[in-house]
Amino acid sequence: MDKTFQPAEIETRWYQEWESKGYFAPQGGESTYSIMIPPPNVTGSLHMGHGFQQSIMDALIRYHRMRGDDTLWQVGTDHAGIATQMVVERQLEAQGINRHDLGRDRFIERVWEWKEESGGNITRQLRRLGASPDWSRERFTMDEGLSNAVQEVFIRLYKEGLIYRGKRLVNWDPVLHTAISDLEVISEEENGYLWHFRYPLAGGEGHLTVATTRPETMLGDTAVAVHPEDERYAHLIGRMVELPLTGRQIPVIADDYVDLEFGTGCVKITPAHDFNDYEMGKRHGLPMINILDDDAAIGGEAPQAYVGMDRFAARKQIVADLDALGLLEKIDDHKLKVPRGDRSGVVIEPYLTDQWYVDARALAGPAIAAVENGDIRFVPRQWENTYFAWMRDIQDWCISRQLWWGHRIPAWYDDDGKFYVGASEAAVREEHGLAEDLALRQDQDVLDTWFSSALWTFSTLGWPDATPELARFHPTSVLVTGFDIIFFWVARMIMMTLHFVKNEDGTAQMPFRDVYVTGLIRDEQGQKMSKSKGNVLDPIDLIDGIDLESLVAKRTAGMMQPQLAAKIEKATRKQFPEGINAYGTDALRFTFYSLASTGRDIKFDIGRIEGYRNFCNKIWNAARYVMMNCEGEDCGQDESLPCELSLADRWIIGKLQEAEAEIARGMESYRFDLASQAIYEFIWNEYCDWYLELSKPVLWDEGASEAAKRGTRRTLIRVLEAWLRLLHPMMPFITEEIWQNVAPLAGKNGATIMLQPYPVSAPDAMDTAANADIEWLKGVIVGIRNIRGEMNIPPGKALTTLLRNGGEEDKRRLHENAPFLKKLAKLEEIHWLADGEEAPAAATALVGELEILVPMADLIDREAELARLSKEIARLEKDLARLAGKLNNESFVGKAPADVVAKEREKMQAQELAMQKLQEQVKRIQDM
RNA sequence: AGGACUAUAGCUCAGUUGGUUAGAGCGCUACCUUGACAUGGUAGAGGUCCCCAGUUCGAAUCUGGGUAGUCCUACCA
Repeated sequence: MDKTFQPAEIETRWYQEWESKGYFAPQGGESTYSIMIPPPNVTGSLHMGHGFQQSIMDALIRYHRMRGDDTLWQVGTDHAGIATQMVVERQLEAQGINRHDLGRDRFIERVWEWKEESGGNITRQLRRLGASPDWSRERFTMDEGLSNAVQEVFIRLYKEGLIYRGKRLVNWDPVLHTAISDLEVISEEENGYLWHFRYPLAGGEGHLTVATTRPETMLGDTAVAVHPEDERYAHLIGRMVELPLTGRQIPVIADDYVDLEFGTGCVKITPAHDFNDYEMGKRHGLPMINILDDDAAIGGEAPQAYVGMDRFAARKQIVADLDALGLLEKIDDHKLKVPRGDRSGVVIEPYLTDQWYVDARALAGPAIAAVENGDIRFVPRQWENTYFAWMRDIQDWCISRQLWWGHRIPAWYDDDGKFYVGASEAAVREEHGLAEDLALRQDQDVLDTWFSSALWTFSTLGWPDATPELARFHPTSVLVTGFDIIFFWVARMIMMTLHFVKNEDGTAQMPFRDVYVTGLIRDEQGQKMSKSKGNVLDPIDLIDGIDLESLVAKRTAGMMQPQLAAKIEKATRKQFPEGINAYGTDALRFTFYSLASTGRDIKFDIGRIEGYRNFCNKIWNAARYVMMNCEGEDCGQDESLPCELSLADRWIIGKLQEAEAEIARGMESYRFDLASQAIYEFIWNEYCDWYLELSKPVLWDEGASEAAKRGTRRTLIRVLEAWLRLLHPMMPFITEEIWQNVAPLAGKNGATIMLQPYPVSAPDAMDTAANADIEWLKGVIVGIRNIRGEMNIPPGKALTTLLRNGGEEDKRRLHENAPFLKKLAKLEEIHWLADGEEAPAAATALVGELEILVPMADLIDREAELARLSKEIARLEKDLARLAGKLNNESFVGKAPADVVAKEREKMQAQELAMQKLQEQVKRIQDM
């Protein structure tokens, strides 16, 4: 074995071995455990959030697989309609053409080509993380099977009246030329203006002043609204005003939606271009006048003078024209929330179009109930509030998109605009008895990507067919995902699954039992990682390392705003002057677990991964030590030979049980931070720091019996073998590599650690007596080390120690453990002072009643020791004062539970005794 | 506007149903290359647990009120 751990070679070797041997597939077992991967964008690449979530899923999967569950991790990718189409369109743009030049069929071919070309990227990256999904079952949302499921769901919902087509106001993206859902609109505050316009009253005298942030929409106004109780305007309700620039007259109406306080109290109403106005228009039966075209240029029924102008050019022109007419009253600065498309970034227009909708309200009822009654549980719990809030006020879901890449809507239109929904043109002809010569044209639109994602848990298992996989692995065990897609995905999955997947008795099936909601991975400043901020970390770069120049190049390439590149370059050079080291997959994964406390976002601190890389190295070297001492030696696997366990052996076996229990608790409660901390502490602070050191006096002592050596070797190797399995779900590669060497010596055989049983805590193996003895031993050793450290006595200098005042238990412990004590505290002699025997000047440490004396000779500075003692005394004094205050308080003694009081009393006594001894010691030194 | 979350060591974070000397990693200081490991060992310094009030024998922990920050949802034209 190398002196330092070298992850790169090990990782690729073992991954190929595991995958080629089929270890990732379900291995059978009584109970089942299954997770559906949130399908990443097929042409995307892995970011830190993926890395984090995959690491968590993989730990759960490996844990359950080792526990003997029949475990399925279903993997697959998403076609990501808009995102993927945009990428391909940009490629075309670079060639100077657009999708319309190619035509629909040829364009879709191009997207498929791109999918084939880049689709392997994300799955390759998943493999680098050590993820162990069943690749043989990999699915894609546009696969034939999944597409069938999509069609089936659409048709059934339509027939049930839960999907309908309607002309409504939608969020229109004028660049992408498609409707998008409410969720895909991001509203941010921006600086703008509030324009005040005068609308003259019909009949000549006076005017009303309206305020607007979007002047161009006035072309489509069909009313002016005032509050019904607004005395200023009460007399005008029902009158008409002249709408400037249009030659139309529109009524003044009363509606209590109007805020008396805001602006002038008069609101221009544009039902075809504003969601609130749309609702008001419906209430009052107002006409809807569309004044835009698909590009959001002026069009529709707008006055000819403005037709063809871009919406923002038209805005300027209309303000100028109104000004020229003397109708512009004033312009105020105004902050407003501007809706932009999350993909295109352009301002979204409310726009009247025909679209398909899902009646979400109907589906939401059971989905709310499932969470209310605990069938589905969010972890952490507080996300349920978010879920409820949204679900209880859910709006119908616009599912049609005017894109080419996606599942085409299974509806056919005749020339009269009548439409028929069905599986194919032939099917609808048959079903509706349509004449052969009746021309039919399929709907041009595709479905929102999230429509197919909503079916993911069951469509991947073969639904609508009643497959064995569906019966066995659905409902799934847990969904691991980010809070950002609770509405987009989680809620819709719950609605769709409850509606379509039934148990044999007809009751609805949940998509999953738990929803584990992870925090967002942010940069070390707490900023969201984004390409435009240039603070993105690529998980693969943390695994393989990257030099500074490549990192800078990567972060500044293909920027949407090239002017940011210089700033990003500077920040990157400052933060990573040496580039990024190669830390390996195991270190990265362990970092994710250690940071995965629930309910908060994660600031990714590069220092943590460095620490866990060191942990890998520690593990590596611990294993090296064990192998050096055990390979080719008798490791006690032959039960017929005498085998003697030392105190340390018994102790570490007990500690292993404790660690196993704690890790299981962490894993079961999704507390990966606690589980990872427990195993870290066990391995480093118990096994390496103490146990390996305690094994040396036995193994290296010529005089130790063969039985004792056998016992220690057996414990060394068995405990190591066990904690490798314990650690495997978190650090798959290093554990496999070491386990292959260690397992045979521990009497284990098997092709891979992956399929070994997970260690289960055996409370019987905990040894409280051994524990107490080791704690005593540690106390004595630490006491002496403390003197050594604070007195600056070189670690290499062997010391003589005198012991005084201990009881019989101390004597027994000393007697049994002298060799350990000598080795670990580097002592050449231990002398127990007889009663009345004079002690030389010495530094002191206390373990209970036992006094440990390190004679000063020329080693210890008298003043330094006095200072050390007085520091200790000061600490005790403070503590004693606190304890005394408590115990003298009658209400404490009276009201606190007896055991608490007793504990405080004991503490008090111990501290008093210690105080007394330290004071005596001070006196002795002073008297010298 | 409504809601959620967060505030603990220089930094990143733990802290179970109230009872600890308030912990870990990184960083820092001193000493040390001793036969697994300097990606290491030993020892150490470092905290008004955001503030105020309350409940309680006892509060980092529970309650109320502030302050600061993050996020979500809905929005006034």
